[in-house]
Order: sequence, then C-alpha cells, then structure tokens
Amino acid sequence: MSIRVRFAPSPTGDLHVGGARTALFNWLMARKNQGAFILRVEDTDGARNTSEAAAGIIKGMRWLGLDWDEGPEVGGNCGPYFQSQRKDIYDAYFKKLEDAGRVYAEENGAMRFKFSRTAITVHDLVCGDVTFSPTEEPDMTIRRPDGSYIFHFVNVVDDIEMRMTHVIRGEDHLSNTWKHIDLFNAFGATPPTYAHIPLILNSDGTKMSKRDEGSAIEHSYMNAGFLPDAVFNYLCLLGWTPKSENEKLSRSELVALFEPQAIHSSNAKFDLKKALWFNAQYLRELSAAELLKHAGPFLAAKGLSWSDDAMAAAAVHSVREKVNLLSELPEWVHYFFRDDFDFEADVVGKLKAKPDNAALLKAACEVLAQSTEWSEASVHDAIEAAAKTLSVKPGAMMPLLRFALSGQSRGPGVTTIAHLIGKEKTLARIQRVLRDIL
RNA sequence: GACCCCUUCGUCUAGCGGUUAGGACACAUCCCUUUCACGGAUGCGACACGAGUUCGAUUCUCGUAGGGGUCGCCA
Repeated sequence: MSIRVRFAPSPTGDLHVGGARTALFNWLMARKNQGAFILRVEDTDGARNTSEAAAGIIKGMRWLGLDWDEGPEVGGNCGPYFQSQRKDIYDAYFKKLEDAGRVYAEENGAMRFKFSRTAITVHDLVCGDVTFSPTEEPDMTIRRPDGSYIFHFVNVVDDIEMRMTHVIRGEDHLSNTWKHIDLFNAFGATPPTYAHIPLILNSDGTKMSKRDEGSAIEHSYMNAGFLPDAVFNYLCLLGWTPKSENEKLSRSELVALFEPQAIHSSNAKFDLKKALWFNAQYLRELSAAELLKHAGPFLAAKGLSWSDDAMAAAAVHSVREKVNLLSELPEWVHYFFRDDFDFEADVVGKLKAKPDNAALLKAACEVLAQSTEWSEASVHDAIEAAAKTLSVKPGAMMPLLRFALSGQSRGPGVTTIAHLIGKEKTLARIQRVLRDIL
C-alpha cells in the first residue's frame, strides 16, 4: 500500500513555522516513499475561518515549495478538500455511530461520542508506545447544535475517507490521540501510523504562536528576505538530525535522508541567528542572475530601478557575501542605481580629515580620465599609477575613492564599483566631491 | 488538579555502558585584507538533581525538580 500523508491546517491565520514544519515533514515522508501528500483545509469552524487565511497558507506552502498531490487547486479522488464542503460524508459517518449506539444528545442538541473507557495505546513512531488509561474525562462533543461537526470527528472521518496511512502532526495532539483511536475503532477502521513531532518554542522557551518573532512564514520569511530553500533547510533541522556530515542539505538530499523514526521527541527553540546563517549560505551560492531575480522586489520596494539587467545583477552579486537577507541588499547597492545618494555622516568627516585628500582624489581622477580601457584591472592599474605619482600607497587612495563613488565607508572593491558604474560616472562623482565637499 | 511528552555547551544537536563528551550557530581572539564582509585558525562553553543496576553510567531503572502539552459546542 502506498503511503498517503496530509497537512490539515485550519485557516484561522497565517501559516506559522510550526505548521510549515509539520507540512514539511509530511511532504518529505511522501516524497521519500513516492507516496501522496494531501492538503486538506479544516474549515469546520465557520466563525473563525477566513478565505484570506486559507489563501495565505496556500501561498506560504507554494513559496516553500511544498507541492501537494491532492487538495485545493489540484483536485484529487478524495475531494472535496475543504471540510466545509463534506457535510454529507460526515452525516453518513455520524449515522454509523448513531446506529452503533455510540452517540447521545445534550439538552441543547449538541451530540457527544461515548468513549469506550478502555485503555488505549498509541503506537507512535516518535514517542514510542504511549498508553492512556481510562479517564474521567467527559465524552467528547462531535457535533454542534447547528449540525456542524467538530475537529476530532471530521479529522478522523477524513483520515479514513482519504485513506491516510500516516499522521505526522504536532505533539500537542498526542494527548488527544486516544480519542481519535477510539473513533477509528468505533468505525471499525484501522488507525494510521502516528508520528507526533516536537513543538517549536520561542527562544525564551515559551510556545511559539501568532505574533511571536519569527513565527509567520509570510511576514517573517517571505517579506523579510529569506530564500525558501534556506528556510526549508533550517526548519528540517528543528527536531530532526539527518544522518549526514553537513547541515546544509538540498531538498533532494533531505528527501533521501528522511526517516520519521529519527525525529526527536523533545521540543526545540527557534534560533533566528542560525536561520540567518543558513540564508546567507544559500544567498552566496546564487548566480548573479538568480540573485537579481530574488532581490528584484526588494530593490524595487526601495525605489531602485534599472534598465541594464547584467549591471544590476553584477551589482547585487558584488555584495552577496555581506548580507544575510535579501532585504539588506538595497542599502548596499543603491548607489549603483542612482547618482543622488546621501553621504554617510562619518564619510564626510573622513574626507575632510586630511588636507591632502583633495590632491589624492584629483590625481586619481586625472589618471582615470586618461584610461582608454575600463575594466577592473585597468581601473586598478590607474589607481596604482596615481598613487605612485604622489608617493603614497594605493591603500591610502582606495578609501577616498570609495567615499566619493558610493558615499559609504564599506562595500565591494573600489575597482568593482568603478567598473560597474562606468568611467563617466566615476569621474563625475569624484569631481562632485572635489567641488561640493572638499 | 488529572493525564501525557521532554531534559547534553547560550541555541540546534552527536552519543545508543568504558569517548580528552564530537559538530553547527552565536560569542571572543588571531590571520587574511583598500572598507565591510567571506574565508582560515584558535578559544570559551554542557551531560538538571538524587537514588539504584553495574567492575564501570551522559547512556539502563525509579524518584525529585524544571520545561512543554492536553483535559473546548477551537483546530
């Protein structure tokens, strides 16, 4: 029997790291075993669900590259994949329980499922066998007075109907799993194999939820300038250690290495610094064109535009090892795209610090003006020659040129900047500093 | 309150009876260097506690403490 797993979010808010990681592990399970990954939207609570939230979750999953084989937008044989559209199925299953004498009504019409009150053991791939003794807990409500059904019931019915073989979900569900098994038994169905994965906690150890730093995929990752591959990789490592020498692993490597039994049973705290490190690693190995493609929206958001893709790509590529996030790129490259950039305060001070700075810049400008060729090498040679005429080291001249060309005291190599902005702008920017600042 | 899960450097973790307790991120120092970075090197830094079992416990058992979770007509 081929493996079938699902991610079953409730559209009450954004996709969170916890949910994303649950989806991730299910996806890995499906891909590893050539099984099916199903997306099922658990929107039975009309009062709390919104279509925007459902759209947001789908957007986040698409961004992370978690494609599903059955579900919204792709269809499948076990649909519909929105629980709000499956009432007939639930009614039929409810009837079975009714016929078996396992349900009874409350005064107001709500219906409860009569627990078997026997010891029930959950066979969990992560937690091992966990046995729950019969409790005093009240029988659980499975249908509201208005006829709509409740999570525990629809979750189990759909896992039967959609023929799920494995249920990989957050450990917060472990304590309720015996109730689900009780339902499977009542339906005469075989429960799936469970794997309850550890929770992701905030750095202070409290449960991560909406609003917490780094929790929302769209806000904290997509919009913050993370690369999906980096987030994918980092999330996998929260609660699972692939048997590999490296931590930086591609999707296909992660798929090949995945095994649910290896998932840890202890919770993990989210470490933004490490997530940033992973992002930096992925950022650096992007080609110039790929980097520009990812950086484009972030540059545009800061009002930077360009007509020469090759130049823009070379510009962002030149600072790729200086940033952790795509969103940091604009401040490092804006002067490649516009001439009216501001000079950092300390830069002006440094330019004015020594009286001979003007002479140094002037000399550089004169030599550069005579260049017939304009490559990084030729620019470098020209600067070296200018330095020689004044008997100073090129190192004394470079910072001044950097200030003049970029208004900043840090950035890519001066020769790279000069080469990319071109001879005309290089000379103009030096002359502007000579005229306006010195 | 009841029940369930968990406990190795600050964080993510390796370990599956005998190790100088290993790695990654972070941090510190040094090297490289026209800046900022990258990179390289080094350093700092942990088995929650108490009983057992054992020749020997980080590792097995029990207890305690601490953390997390569940006990909804939320999912």
